[in-house]
Amino acid sequence: MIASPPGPAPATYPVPHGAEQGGVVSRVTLQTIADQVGVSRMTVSNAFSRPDQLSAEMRRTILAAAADLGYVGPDPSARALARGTTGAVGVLLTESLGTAFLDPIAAAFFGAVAEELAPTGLAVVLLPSTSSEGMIPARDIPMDGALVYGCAGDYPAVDWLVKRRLPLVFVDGEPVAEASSVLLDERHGARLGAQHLLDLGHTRIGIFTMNSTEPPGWAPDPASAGSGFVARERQIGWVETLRAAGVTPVVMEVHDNAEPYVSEGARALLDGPDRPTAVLCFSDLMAAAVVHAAEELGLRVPDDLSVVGFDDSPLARRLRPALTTVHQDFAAKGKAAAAALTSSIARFRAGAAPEPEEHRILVDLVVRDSTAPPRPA
Amino acid sequence: MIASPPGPAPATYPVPHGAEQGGVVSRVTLQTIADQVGVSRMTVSNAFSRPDQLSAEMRRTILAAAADLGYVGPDPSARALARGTTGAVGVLLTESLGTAFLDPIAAAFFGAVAEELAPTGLAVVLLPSTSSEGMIPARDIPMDGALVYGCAGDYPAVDWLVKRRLPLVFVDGEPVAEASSVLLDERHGARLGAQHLLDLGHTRIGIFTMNSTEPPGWAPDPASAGSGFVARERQIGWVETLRAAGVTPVVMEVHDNAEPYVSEGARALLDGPDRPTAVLCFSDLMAAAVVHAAEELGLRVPDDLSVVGFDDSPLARRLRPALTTVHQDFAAKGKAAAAALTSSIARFRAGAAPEPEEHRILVDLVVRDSTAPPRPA
DNA sequence: CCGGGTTACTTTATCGGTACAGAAGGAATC
DNA sequence: GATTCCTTCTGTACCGATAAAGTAACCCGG
Repeated sequence: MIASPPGPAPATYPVPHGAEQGGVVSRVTLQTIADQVGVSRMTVSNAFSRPDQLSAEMRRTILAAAADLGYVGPDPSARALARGTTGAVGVLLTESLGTAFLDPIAAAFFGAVAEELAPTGLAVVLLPSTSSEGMIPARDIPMDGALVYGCAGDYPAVDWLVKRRLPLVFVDGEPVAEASSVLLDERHGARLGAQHLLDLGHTRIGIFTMNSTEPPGWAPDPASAGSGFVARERQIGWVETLRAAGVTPVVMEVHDNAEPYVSEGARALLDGPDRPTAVLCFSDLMAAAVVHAAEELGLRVPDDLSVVGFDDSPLARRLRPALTTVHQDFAAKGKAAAAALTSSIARFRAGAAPEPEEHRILVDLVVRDSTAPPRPA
Repeated sequence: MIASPPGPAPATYPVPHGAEQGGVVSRVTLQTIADQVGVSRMTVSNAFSRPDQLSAEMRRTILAAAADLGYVGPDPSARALARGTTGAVGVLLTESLGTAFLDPIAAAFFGAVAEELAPTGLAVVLLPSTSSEGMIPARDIPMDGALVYGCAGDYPAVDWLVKRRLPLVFVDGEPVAEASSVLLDERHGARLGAQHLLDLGHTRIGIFTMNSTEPPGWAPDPASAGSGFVARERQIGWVETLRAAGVTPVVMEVHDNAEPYVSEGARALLDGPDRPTAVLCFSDLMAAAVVHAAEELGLRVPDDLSVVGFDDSPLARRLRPALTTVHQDFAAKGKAAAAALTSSIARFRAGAAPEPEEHRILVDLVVRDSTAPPRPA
């Protein structure tokens, strides 16, 4: 043990202000301030949270003392417990988060939601669907409600949210009972794309879609291809429309919407014996891959091959040739989701019964330069 | 009032289970379960949070009773208060959230962080920098630490985070003292781009960058153009390198990195009397705008105009011609940020002094098809 | 049959707030 | 001059958990 140097006791370090006591920094709470000012703890609480409950002068005194002590504001966790609200809502994404944000659609939607929610004072928590070391975010993170984006209802994380009886809104996925939903008119969009190709005169049509449950490759049965709510809906729209015209499409499925996976599928789709003259794609990303593959095979788009995307992501306009695609309005989707959620939360707080709303976002076809009549054989 | 039907009392609605009491659903807590099973509340808590503290059999009994009562798990807010940790970390973005996620760089980074953090059991909260109706997320949201992305240090939200003495990590922005930081080697990247153009023989070089504080247009002084930490760093790298070769660039500034703003600037840059033969751009998005503007003016890239981007976003490879750009590794950036934050939080919990780390992410030049020697005049 | 080490629970003391029902004092009302 | 009404604080009672220390029973070797 080293003896203290002689002389006066060494000054305590200038930790924030006050609050240090014999070396141990005891935390500053409402009580600390109350003691210092000589009022009750409740009055200090009111100074921060309900200014109308005390005189302006007292409030100033308290706030000054608080600032002096380095007090920032009521502890968020404690407040959440006492008030029963947290000021945050969750967003659950099915996919791995890393890849979800590579998808401009998901990212834009997410941004739109956050933006729309900001003025209401709600922050957005991104919920990993993977649980780890005993922590299950969907079960363990404090929140006032949640958005479920593109998830199958049977997902375990969704289950936790439901069990917690949180106000929920389902976006781009099959909603569970009692919860609001925001959906695109997927089938209609798909129909528009298919009809466009039929109108141009195509009869050998390929579909390039997503199926994470089957091995990638040709789908044996066009009618039942695609996995997940969205892929299935679009598939129905496509097949329905094509069948009505007597056209049976060939269907190529890949596991994932993202780059490493789609290139191979795109090439396989175009490299077959009876190459389609037009392709309907699940997404713009996949359409881009098809265009790319076509280029590599020496095919010209749209002369040798027409390509239709889905989503109208920023990419679609930038691609050469600019992509014909089904346009969806992310901002509107985000806005609708945010609104549905806040109203759902408001009802919940008021103790009212949930009143599921169902928003359907309109889509339309944007014809650009990637589609044309088939070349006469 | 409608009289109840005769006969036995109507069955209570099958609300979760138990818990209803004269119409009022009193919430199920640890105590409810404890009473039901006949053990202390603490034992129930342990059944959920510390399984090694009780017998397997008792645990099963308790969990069964809990499930029966519709109890999901310890209340997150209460747990956060008692434990002093919340299981969430904030991410603060300067820009409006809606536009931030239109930027693939920011989105990819965000995704990488969330992904990297997921295994540690931490969820990510997106903090709007705008405060509203008395709610200031940076001050009022429960969290264990935060990432500050691309923000100037003088931002009010940053101030709150600092005042709260949360473990912080600054990414792509000027760090404050005592906090870790993750930065790109911006200057080096800029130098590589500039040197590449010089090596190709360009001497009339334009810079197309971002400045949100000055009105858009030509910057009077190349040396001091650009606003924000990143833009400034890149500017320094560019100007330094060009000056060493005796080249003085012309500099066009726009307010924002995103689409509606950049097109006009790009056109102005190429429409001047003494058009540059090559342009260094602040981002790939801006480079895409320049390529676009060139096309519209009937200029061919790279024959009539060389264009260098920055970031190597997914867009760069997809653009035609594929973009020469400075590559940064988002995944690595996200990983580094996540790691710095978790270690910072760990130190904080251990009561240790903060130990600022500084990570520098390497960048390199990817030469693709958008750059070539200038055409002989 | 006793001390030492487990195992399985229980007790006590917070964590840091907020809601709501008073209470005290002065002003306004009749 | 008593009644009522504000305004401005205070007291009490939670919110729903966890940490750490305490206690009782049990097991085991000596």
